[in-house]
Amino acid sequence: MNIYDISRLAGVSIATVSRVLNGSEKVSEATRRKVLAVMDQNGYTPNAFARGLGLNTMRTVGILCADSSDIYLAKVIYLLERELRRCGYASMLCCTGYRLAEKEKYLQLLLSRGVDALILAGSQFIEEKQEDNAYLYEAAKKLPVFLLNGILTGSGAYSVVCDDALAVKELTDRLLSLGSRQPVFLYRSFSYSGKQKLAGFLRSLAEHGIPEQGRSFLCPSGIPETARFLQELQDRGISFDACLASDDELAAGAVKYALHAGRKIPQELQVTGYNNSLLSVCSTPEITTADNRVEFLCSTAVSLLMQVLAGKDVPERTMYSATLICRATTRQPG
Amino acid sequence: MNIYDISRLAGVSIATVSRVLNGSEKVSEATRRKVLAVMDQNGYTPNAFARGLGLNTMRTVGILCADSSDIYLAKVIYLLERELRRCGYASMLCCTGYRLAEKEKYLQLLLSRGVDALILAGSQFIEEKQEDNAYLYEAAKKLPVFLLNGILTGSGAYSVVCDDALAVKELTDRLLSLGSRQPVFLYRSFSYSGKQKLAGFLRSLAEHGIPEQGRSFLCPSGIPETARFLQELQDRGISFDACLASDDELAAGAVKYALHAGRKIPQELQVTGYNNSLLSVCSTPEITTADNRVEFLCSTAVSLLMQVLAGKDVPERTMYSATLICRATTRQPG
DNA sequence: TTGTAGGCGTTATCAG
DNA sequence: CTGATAACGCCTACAA
Repeated sequence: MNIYDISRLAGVSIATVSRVLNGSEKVSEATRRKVLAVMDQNGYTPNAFARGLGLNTMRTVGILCADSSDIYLAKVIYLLERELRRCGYASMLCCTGYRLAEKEKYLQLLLSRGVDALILAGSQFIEEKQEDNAYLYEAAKKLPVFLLNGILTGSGAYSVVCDDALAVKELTDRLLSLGSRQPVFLYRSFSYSGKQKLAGFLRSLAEHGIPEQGRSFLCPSGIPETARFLQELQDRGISFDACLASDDELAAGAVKYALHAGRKIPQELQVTGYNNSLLSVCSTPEITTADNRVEFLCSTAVSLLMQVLAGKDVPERTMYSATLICRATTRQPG
Repeated sequence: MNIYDISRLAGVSIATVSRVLNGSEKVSEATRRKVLAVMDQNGYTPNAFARGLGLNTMRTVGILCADSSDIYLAKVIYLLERELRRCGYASMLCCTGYRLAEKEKYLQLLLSRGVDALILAGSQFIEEKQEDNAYLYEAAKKLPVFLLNGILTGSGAYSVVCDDALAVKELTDRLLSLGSRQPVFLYRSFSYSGKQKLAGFLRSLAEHGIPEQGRSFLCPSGIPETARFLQELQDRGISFDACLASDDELAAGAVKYALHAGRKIPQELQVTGYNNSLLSVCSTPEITTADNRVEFLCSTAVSLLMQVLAGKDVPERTMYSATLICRATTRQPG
């Protein structure tokens, strides 16, 4: 069932059918009704590929993320998809994992599917070596590329980032002001935001005159793994009275460690997470964390993207602040 | 840059270019090389829409889910996308929310995008009233429709379900055998799997001669909300010594309730969850739950889908069992 | 207000 | 092995 069939059945030309399809003003009410009726009776759906071919767009944007089952990224994906759909765009999701080769490959895959733009969700997309990011800039030459939680510079590339460094600095300041003398920072990867958070931590240490040596640790993923890791740290004689974790899952692991090791939270050990995810309230005690306002992140990104697609000029870098959420894993001031 | 440009630059016909593009055997090694070289030099990418128009497929499947930020559904989405990509299919994600009208609308949206098949992730897609599911059957006439965690009958519709009823019955049996006399069942919705789980609970009660009156409760979402709900139950004089929750989040809420109410787990209150999600190990104590083997669910669904797309006959209903994971919210036998 | 005809970039069917 | 040519289904000037 195509536009020709409909035109024949309705006794009009294909141009008229097309006009009805596209809500053109230049169709008499009578013919419109007639055409719509025929379409309805035959359950006609316009062919998306043919339309795409003519218009050179299927109103689809590609979303790349390392792992959409991650509790934080899952929220990002959800919100992006919702916003995009609201704007009439469909979402093509592609999870790349953490290996560069895969990222490149799947970015190509999305490009080959003819998406109108690309959104990279998560700072995992910025590599250590500048040349490893070349493929992103290459892509940005062809279509708008938005990076969430990371910085990409160059035309066609846009970034929306939360000031993670500041948030972690504030968390650290807080812990120090609440009496911590031996804070440690736990992170899972050297991603852009991982490095930002670390930087915030170190800045705070510096300002408080605490040596940064041996105070930050790359930690295995998973709650029990993190708990074990901290236990080993303790066994090796490394002492700490506060854990600043780069995400809530690590923080949940720290809480578990404290429970097993019999260390009272927050009296003997303070813990902070990041993201204000479900995990932070699922844990007991509930975890002090930073809310990086993912709704804001996503709606901003999509709204900027829409402007770019409309040919407008938009800032290439947008930064906003997180909000601290104080719960039971940190001491109360005063 | 299109196939004509390439053909001109390489001094061959477009048919040959197309053959090279599609890896046809009937091209001499020399011409193949020449054509590939030209493509490479010019960074040529075949137009996906034109190809789609010719082949009438873009090798894309639509994934519908109520809420991809749900910790369980997020995992499902992730695994589905991974499996589909492995099979050369891209995934178009669409989150519908829980309202019927939206579900219908977004299913249409995916259909209009020319997807090759539809996967409905989550039992939220089966409505109470049979006629409200008509749109699904309508869709199943046009393309393969797979439902995960729910039953859809009729040609073109396929279901892959975990035997949730059995799993909850076994959990209940276990709690009762471990001394519970006043178990309650908590659920969040009347979805297909919600009803299955309830049925399993009631079956166990019946077998143990426990009246089912007032033992199952529709519970608000969210960990603190659930905790509050149980506290209210207690305040109203309804007593219970075990909570069987239809998912881990509700169970986490039950654990929180117990902590606030000062009831010892598992001595005074046993709790079980469902899904074996991160929440079940994030909680303290860690929650006994049922692992409904989401990897198996997704890989089975995709592999069946591939067979259907290849024109093979596959069973319309596939059922498998969950695995019980015993942790610290239930007593140890013996 | 309506219709005709050409173009979008592939794939596929025939001849050669 | 290669090339010409007709689909594929829709959009959109341009004509009427």
